[in-house]
This record gives sequence, structure tokens and C-alpha cells, in this order.
Amino acid sequence: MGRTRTFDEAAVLDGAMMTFREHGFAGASVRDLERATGLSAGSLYNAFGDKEGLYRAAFGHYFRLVIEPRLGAAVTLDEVEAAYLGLFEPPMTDGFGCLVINGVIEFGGQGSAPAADLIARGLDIVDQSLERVLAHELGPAAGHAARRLALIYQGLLVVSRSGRPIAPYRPAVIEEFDRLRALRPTTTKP
Amino acid sequence: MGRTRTFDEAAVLDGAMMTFREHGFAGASVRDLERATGLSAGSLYNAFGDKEGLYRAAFGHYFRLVIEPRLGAAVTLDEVEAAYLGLFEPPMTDGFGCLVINGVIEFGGQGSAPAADLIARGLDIVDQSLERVLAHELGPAAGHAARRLALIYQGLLVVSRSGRPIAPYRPAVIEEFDRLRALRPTTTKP
DNA sequence: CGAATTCTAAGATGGACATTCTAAAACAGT
DNA sequence: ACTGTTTTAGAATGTCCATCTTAGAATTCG
Repeated sequence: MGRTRTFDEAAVLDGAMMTFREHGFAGASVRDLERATGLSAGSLYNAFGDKEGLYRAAFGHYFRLVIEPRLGAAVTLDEVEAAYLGLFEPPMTDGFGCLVINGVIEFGGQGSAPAADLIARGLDIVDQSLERVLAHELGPAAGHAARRLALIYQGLLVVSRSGRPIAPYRPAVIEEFDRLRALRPTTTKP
Repeated sequence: MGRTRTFDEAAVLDGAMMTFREHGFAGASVRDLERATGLSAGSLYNAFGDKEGLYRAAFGHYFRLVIEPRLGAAVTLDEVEAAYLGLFEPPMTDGFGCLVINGVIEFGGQGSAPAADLIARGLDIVDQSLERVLAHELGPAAGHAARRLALIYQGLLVVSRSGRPIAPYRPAVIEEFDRLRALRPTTTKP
């Protein structure tokens, strides 16, 4: 065949993900990506096609690593709360925010964005996960709580990116989940 | 003295504000700004120093035009709600989002950002306005509602920028304000 | 070994960009 | 009307960037 790949794909995608989270798509230069991945530009272009290809690969990595195991896999209200509280702990406290939300703001609604479909998918996962869990746990009593939680999630990621202290928002989140838990149908035996 | 300025400053700042809202600071080229303001680059540099100066001027314009008259001036809970519901109506439905939130995401927590102080001030106005109104109207019964409303506000601006329909989030917002109004101390006569 | 493939390194290319320069035109105060 | 100053438009400058190319070294399989 030929020479086999020597680099560790997960490590490369970790570096690319960090760089794109920190600087955005346009703001991350290929030089930055060389440094963060340890690969030269030639290798990056050979492996991922172009900068957009690397960006898309970093998105996939981010989904598999962060979004799907947490919010995407949540079944119970407590698991959703755990996903939210995870935003207050490392590694999410690095101040770089979220690839999806950062992408939303960078590209707006342009369908021509380098990862418009992936950004949309990220937003969908959040919305649908919340809708699913709340419908299952609270039924109609949930009201529009799923939508509200989605807004709170995005707000948290804005604050997390702002470099300001995020801790003061923690009680507000817990209070909301306390309120939602109080709506759970009680399974008391008569 | 010399030749007088012929351009309408408000119109120029309107154009610059739109362009920066749409493309961000780095993404807005001076050519874009020439088109949007009707001025040539020479005039822009003469009047505002550099691109950063124009960006800062656009921020001031945005504060005076959008943030201060709405959230900043709100005294009652109903006025706060009106500010929120304003996000569902023109001209905020143009899909360009908010200069402050877009700036937060573009620059992250870098203190060296072209308008870091103005971005921080925008976030402060939101936080403090909510804190002030809720403390006044609800007192301790508000719990951490001010923080939660701040997150919801930022979330709404993310959705507004995403190009997705924002209308489904409207009932969730109204529901939250209904809930807060129910906490108001009743002034019933005995 | 030899053919195919991947990697590094370096440089070349072409475009986009912010900013400065140049010179003419328009005005204010006298 | 004259003088000095500012605004304006457009061209020029130099930088940075993504991408492609080239050449060669490394590595695998037949």
C-alpha cells in the first residue's frame, strides 16, 4: 500500500477543536492549526482536504466527545441537569465556549457556512434532547420548559465564552431544575 | 475653519452597525463598510480614525438606540417583558443578532478586543437592569430569576442570529414572565 | 527490492485586506 | 475674495492568508 499514518487522529482533532473553539473558523489560521495539531500544512491538507474539512472533522469530534454523551444521551431530568452543571466544571471552564454556538454567531443563518449542516445538527440535538426528556418525565405539565431550557443552555455558553465568572449563574440553573422536579408526577402508593 | 461634514452621522452609524452585526468586526471589510455607509474609506478613516474607532462608534449608536431605551430604562416587570418580546418583532428579526453578544463570541474573554470595555458594559447593563427590576418588584421572592432571565436573553439572541424560527420560543418566554408576575406581592385591601 | 502512499519542509501564488498617501474640491472666517 | 483647513475619492502599499506545488525521506506491501 504505502506509508501508514503516524499521527494520532484523536490528538490532532483535539488540537484542531481547541483552536477552532478559541479563534473561530476564519480566525484560526493554518499556522495556528499546524501548531495545535503538530502536523504540517501539507499533512493537514492531505488528510482533511482543506481548512473546511478539518473544521468539519473537529465538529464530529466535538459531537462524539461532548454533546452526544451528555445532552444527547440524557434520559432523565437529573441527567439533563448533570449536563448543565458540567458547564461549570473543567474542561468546559476554559473560556473557549462551544463549537456549535460559536459557529452560530460567526456565520449567522448563512446556509453557505462551512459547517451549516453540522451547526444545525448541534442545535437540533439540544432542542430534541430537552423535548424528549421533558415530555417523558413531566408530560404536559412541562409546559414550554424544554424551549426555556434550550435558551438557558445557549445563554450559559455565551457567558462561558465571555470570560466572566460563570459561577453566579449556577444557583439560577439549579433553581430551575428544582422547579421542574417539583412538577414530576409523584409515584406514591396509596 | 474648513470644509464642513456633509454626511449624516446617524445614517452612517446605522449602516456601520448593520454591517458589524451581520459580519462581525473581523468579517466586515472596509469595502463592506464603504458600501453600507455611503462614505469612502478615506472619509471613514478621517472621521473615525480606524476600523476599530468605527466599531466603537457603532457600539455607542447601538446602546443609545436599542439597549438603553429598552432594557436599560425598564422599571417594571412588564417593561422588561416588553423588551424581551421586542426581540420577536422587527427590526430585531433581521437575523443579524446583537452587537454585544456577537462581540462576546467573536472575541471571547480577550481583554485586548477592539471593544472589550463596551462589550462588558453591554453585558453589565443587561445583568444590572434585570437585577434592579426584579429586586424592586419581587424582592427576595425573585430568587435567582434575574440571572436566569439574563441567560434566556442571551439565548434568544443566539437563536435570533441562527436564522432559525424564533417564534416557538415566545410562549416559553411569556410563561416565565407569567410565573414571575405570580410572585408579585399582592396589594389587595383587607 | 520496488511500487505506492504518507509525511515533512519550504516556497510560490494569487487574492483580500487595513491602512496610508495624493490631490482636488468644499467650506469657514476674515 | 483670500487663506488655511478639512473633507472627500481613489489609487498605492505592504501584510497576511489559504492553498498548491515541489522535492525528498519514510514506510508499507507484494
